[in-house]
Amino acid sequence: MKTDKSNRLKPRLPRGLADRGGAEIAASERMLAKIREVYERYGFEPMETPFIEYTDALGKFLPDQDRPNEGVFSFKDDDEQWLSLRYDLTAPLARHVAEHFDALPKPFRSYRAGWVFRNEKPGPGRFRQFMQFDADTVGAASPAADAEMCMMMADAMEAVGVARGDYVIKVSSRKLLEGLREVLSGQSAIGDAQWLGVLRAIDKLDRLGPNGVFQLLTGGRKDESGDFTKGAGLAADGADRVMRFLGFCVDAAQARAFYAPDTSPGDLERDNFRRLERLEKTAGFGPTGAQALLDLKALAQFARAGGYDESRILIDRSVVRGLEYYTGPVFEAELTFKVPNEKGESVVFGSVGGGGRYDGLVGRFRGEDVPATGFSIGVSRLFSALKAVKSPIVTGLAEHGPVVVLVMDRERVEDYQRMASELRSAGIKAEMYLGQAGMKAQMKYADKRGSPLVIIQGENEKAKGEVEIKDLIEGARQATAIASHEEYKSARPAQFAVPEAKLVEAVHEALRRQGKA
RNA sequence: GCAGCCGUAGCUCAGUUGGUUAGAGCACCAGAUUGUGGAUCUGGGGGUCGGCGGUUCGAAUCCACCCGGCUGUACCA
Repeated sequence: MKTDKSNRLKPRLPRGLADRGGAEIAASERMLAKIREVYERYGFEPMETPFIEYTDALGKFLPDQDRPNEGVFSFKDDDEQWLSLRYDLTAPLARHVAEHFDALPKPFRSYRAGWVFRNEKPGPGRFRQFMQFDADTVGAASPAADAEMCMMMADAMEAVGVARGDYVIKVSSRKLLEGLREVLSGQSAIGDAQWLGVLRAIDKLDRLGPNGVFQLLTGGRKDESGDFTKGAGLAADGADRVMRFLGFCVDAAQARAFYAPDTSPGDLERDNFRRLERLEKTAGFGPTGAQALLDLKALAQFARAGGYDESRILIDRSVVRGLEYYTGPVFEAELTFKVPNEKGESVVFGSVGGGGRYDGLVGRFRGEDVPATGFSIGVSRLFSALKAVKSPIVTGLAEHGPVVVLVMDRERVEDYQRMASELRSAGIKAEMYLGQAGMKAQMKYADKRGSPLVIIQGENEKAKGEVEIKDLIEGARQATAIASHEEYKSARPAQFAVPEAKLVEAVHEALRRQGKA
């Protein structure tokens, strides 16, 4: 069918979405399998939910009429109810647990990998459909459950080939920040909206640096394109208090920056318990903060008892994480090795996953809070990290292609089909060439498919009751030494004949020589 | 969402002050080689110059709007 060019359909993908090829799928499956092994070993069981949920079950508000798809992809069911594509795996899990609460063993320990969707501006490494790999424990209030999450995340990192020392699980607590708010409110009340602004400012520490954060805590900040961001509106002494909580003090020199990292001995201490002591002394918390310190201390003790030292699980008060539903400890898996960015600068790879305690999420469906903790790995981000460190899990060669049976004589396709079937019955990946092209093109096809071998049986071989087997890998190697085409043609490198009856045996043997069977 | 930069073949890019039929390299297809993936040579296919309007005798080139990409920023449950 020929269509007029002017109305021909354009093949194109909406922005922020991507197709995946065989090599990437295989590598990603290997990675997921390693993570799955770790989760299973900890006693978690698989559980999945669908891509679509009622919008209200996902935890936010109904889409508004003007912009129904802001952030989340939404549409109306035929009964006028709003449905949405899930944007994480935690809210659907909470829905599932609440729905089957009485039937589930508690604590309920489950894991799942799945696609999630966010209708946001995509960028390099940021898609509108991406995969997360979650594990959650619902019904356990003990910090032991949180500690276990951190340990499991650390194990998962090592299982996929991130060396110890190349990652760290950073831990803080939403309650620490709440304690800070209590102290600040002692001077002047801080409303929810203003507090949200403070949290957002803190969250930008890694990107904007201490002085950028200070600006956002107070009046506001102008970025390099001249755009102005309104600040949280704290008074200078309040903002100073926040900065000191984050581990910064006024730069004595005041040369270029107002704030510099606090380099007092306690702050450089790589010991979770001393870090907590110092935090208690310098920050000055209200009752909620005091509780957070107890939680974190317990978590640190569990980690130490499990043999996970500060090179793997480290208390770090600058971790903020998702601002909405976390209620206690929060964690972040950070890769600490450096990679070149687009500008050629060397930067740490950064976060590949995170999580925390969300005691209120299941409770939205019930009368009471249900304690829960979990974490999520950003699969594609971890995947690109593994490529950066050349983990064997993702750099391993792609699966080889099928043995291709060439169609030399169109009258005899049944014979070729039978050969392919024989090879398959023997467990060998094989196919008969299904296109229309001649032999040369068939060879090119086999080459492109990554075939280890092709099977050739034209008139000559048939007459002798033989088949030719050509080793494409060895052939390519030999070809580099051949300059003229005449020689190349007559040499027929890496090719040999076997009796027709010995086809399967000979193919097995040839694959073995290649180390592929 | 806001701001800046950018859109020419599948890819990387040329294209003069606005002036014939818009080019190159790589990739792709075919032939040289009635039956051999490489190399070489020859030939071929592929473009509504992101889209739609406007200015002009004439637009890839100038203008307006739209779409897409990149960067920064905002948002990120």
